[in-house]
Amino acid sequence: MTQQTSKKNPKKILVTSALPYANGSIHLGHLVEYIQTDIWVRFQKMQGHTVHYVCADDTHGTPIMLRAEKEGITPEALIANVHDEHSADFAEFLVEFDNYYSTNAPENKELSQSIYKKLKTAGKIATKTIEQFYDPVKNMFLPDRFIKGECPKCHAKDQYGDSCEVCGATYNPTELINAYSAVSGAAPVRKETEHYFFKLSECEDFLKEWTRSGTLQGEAANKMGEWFESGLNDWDISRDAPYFGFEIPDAPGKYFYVWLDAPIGYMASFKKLCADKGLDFDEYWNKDSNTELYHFIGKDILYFHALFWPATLEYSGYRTPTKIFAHGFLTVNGEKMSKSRGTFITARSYLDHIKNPEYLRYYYAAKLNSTMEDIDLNLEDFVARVNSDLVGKYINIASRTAGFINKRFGGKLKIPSTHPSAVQEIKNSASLIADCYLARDYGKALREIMRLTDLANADIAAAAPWITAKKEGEDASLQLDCSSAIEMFRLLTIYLKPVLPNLAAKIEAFLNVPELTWVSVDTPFETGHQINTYEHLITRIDPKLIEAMTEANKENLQATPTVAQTVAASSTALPEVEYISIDDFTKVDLRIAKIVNAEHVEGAEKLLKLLLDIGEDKPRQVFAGIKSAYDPATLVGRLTVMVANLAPRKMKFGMSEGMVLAASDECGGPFILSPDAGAQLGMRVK
RNA sequence: GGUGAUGUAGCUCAGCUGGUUAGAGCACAGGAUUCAUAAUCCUGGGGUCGAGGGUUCAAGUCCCUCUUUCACCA
Repeated sequence: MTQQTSKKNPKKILVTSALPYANGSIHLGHLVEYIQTDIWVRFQKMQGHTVHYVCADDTHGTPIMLRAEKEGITPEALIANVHDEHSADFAEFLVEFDNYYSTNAPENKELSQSIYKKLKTAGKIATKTIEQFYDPVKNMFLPDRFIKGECPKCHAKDQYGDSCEVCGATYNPTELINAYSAVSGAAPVRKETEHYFFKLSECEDFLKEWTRSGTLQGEAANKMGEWFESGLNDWDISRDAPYFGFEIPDAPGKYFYVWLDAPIGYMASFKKLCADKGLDFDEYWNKDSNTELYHFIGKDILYFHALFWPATLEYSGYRTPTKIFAHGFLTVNGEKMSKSRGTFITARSYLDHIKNPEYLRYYYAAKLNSTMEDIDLNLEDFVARVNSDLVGKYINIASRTAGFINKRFGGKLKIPSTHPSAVQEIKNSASLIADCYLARDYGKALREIMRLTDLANADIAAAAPWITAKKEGEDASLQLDCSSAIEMFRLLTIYLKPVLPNLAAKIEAFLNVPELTWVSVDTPFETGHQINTYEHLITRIDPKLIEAMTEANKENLQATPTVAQTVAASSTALPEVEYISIDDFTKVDLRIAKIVNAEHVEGAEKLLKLLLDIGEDKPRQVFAGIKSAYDPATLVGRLTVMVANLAPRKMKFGMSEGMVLAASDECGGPFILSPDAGAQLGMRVK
């Protein structure tokens, strides 16, 4: 059904994947998105739609500029090298872009500047003087992540400007103690500068409506609601020279922030494709466009694609995206990719060891659905699943029957006037499978395909061609049964083709058929069709290859420790002891307190509300983050220790007038303190 | 700290708007088969559906509390 509608109504579709940053290699995490998108694009193309799939390297920003400098090359040379590397990786993983471009391209400069001008004309640009950290040695403003210093909370050294890796605290770079520039080591100074802002706060009504119009997944729309609730701030779109990027028109020394020109890179890449192929750019990007525009992204960059990007397009007079498809992250063996465990695997390393990219494409497809949930690459499961599904079940259908056709019937098929029920059932699933692909529920599609594959094998077992082959005068049924098997194999190949394009191409050659598309479902083999000799189409994954791959990634790590790791290692050394005086200690008024009441706090995940009596007129209200370890009922009546002279603090749930002491570390806790018998409420602890 | 997700057999995952004894694949056990790259077919064992409350004639599925893991916080 799907294939018929599509034939009647071919759509024009533009699809993008997020632009990888030109500052590192493609790894297996990146590939989730490109494989997800590529499968969808191939599926849509098989449906007969006109689909253009574009992408590019994201090339601008301070990190690229500084890395190029460190390597002693120009940023242009750096991004050219990375572009070559990325392009090769994608090509080998069969990710078939119609154009893979760069954000550092003339089309992008022109589009970025013209969009900026349109936004300015629309009154959506403002300027504001802000104060930022400045490196007086390098003469440049420093992004937060290039400022390091001592954590204001736990005093760990060498922490980044936004958060502490040791205690997890978040803060502003201004709060760092002894801050220094990660570029020059100099102490940064505060310096004023004028920045350009996109007035996102004025786009709220438009964005709320856009969000509600079905452009986002449910979970993503929820997230948006959260952002709306906290209010939209204007978006800082400028950076000061030196900056590798595009200059802002009529603003000397000011450059577009990389996140402004990155999504415009989608348009630029397509514009280049239009020039190469004679397509009409405006047909796809004009406000009244009838074409469809889809962005595949990771959930981490939803903010940019669901807020800034549609607002940018809307107020510069372009069409907005039809849908944004966000996916989750990749874990390996259930954990974050880890360099020390050897699970931080680059695309290149996979290709070097495992070789065949279609194994990974199959496994990812089997795990993918339309939600933003993370997916797990379990390496043992990967081997078992690929070997069992693809080799043991699917390929086996051809492998076990083609021999009879070739040896006994000269490769000629014999097709009955009505197909056996197994063939019918496989054929009937075409629209269900198409719907699953369309909805990006590849896992469901593959479960159905594998169910049909089991069905085919069971059908062959029931027909038992190896028995009929030995009987006199049974040639006709032998040929019919094996031909049916080959027809089932053909149908299954159509269904798997978006995921396994290379294998499908080999099978097309083996079956001696033209390129399979979705409508091929309805054009079965005819009697007399000649197939070619069957040759092994795919081999099993040897689990040893997996082991070798993870080992190799571990070795890489040891051979070339990065700067970041070196820094992290030194920061784990014991901090210098800093003594305090007895006077410092006596400043803290610790008291024995009686917990007279304890209760849950509506809406708080970790807090309990305590009433503490230390002999004052009224018990103190204190919020304590001990919910995880204590049932409130068991606390009432206990004595414990509190800080009585801590400045009262207004919390979301009310005033907190002190704090209780509790011990904890990564092994457990919190454990609150109890005095020995005899201590009375109100006693001072010293 | 807040928010959003998440926890179903050893492993990886399905379970739509609540409805008969909770499913699949892999792994495991027994049997069949030997066409196929030891592949395939049949049968079977295995789960207090994270925990505890509640709503309901009926809950993996709805509500509350707790808990695990993860992500995001511009």
